[in-house]
Amino acid sequence: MNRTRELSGQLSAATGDMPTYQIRAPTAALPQGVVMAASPGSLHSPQQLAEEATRKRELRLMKNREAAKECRRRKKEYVKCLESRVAVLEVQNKKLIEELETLKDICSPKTD
DNA sequence: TGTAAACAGCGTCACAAGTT
DNA sequence: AACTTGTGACGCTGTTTACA
Repeated sequence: MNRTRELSGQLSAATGDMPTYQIRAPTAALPQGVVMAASPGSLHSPQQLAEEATRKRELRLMKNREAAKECRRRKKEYVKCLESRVAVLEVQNKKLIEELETLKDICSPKTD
């Protein structure tokens, strides 16, 4: 995959082009004039919207943290599994080679 | 014993694919 | 179309190892 990732996600925090879940600053620190994504109907004040966005972001980060842990756990397990399969196949291969050598010995015509 | 290099684990971001 | 999930990539930090 070709990912042209910015040096760091954090760097773009001030550019205003981030999805809501990436808003970095807590509510109180939001720069003046920053408006959350299209307000859904005017049910909430800007303050409430900011709090909601922060809450969503934190939830998302928490879930993703757990997802990443689980993903790594599964990957490790998978690699372990592959490694033990390799070990089994190596033993099997060794045995087959030995068996082949034995059979060759038996079948080959003897000189003297 | 200090230290640089290698390694492992973690949190986060970006993105594709799947779901609602 | 918006939301969710899984995962590769990146950067950071702490630990281990080899070496002067």
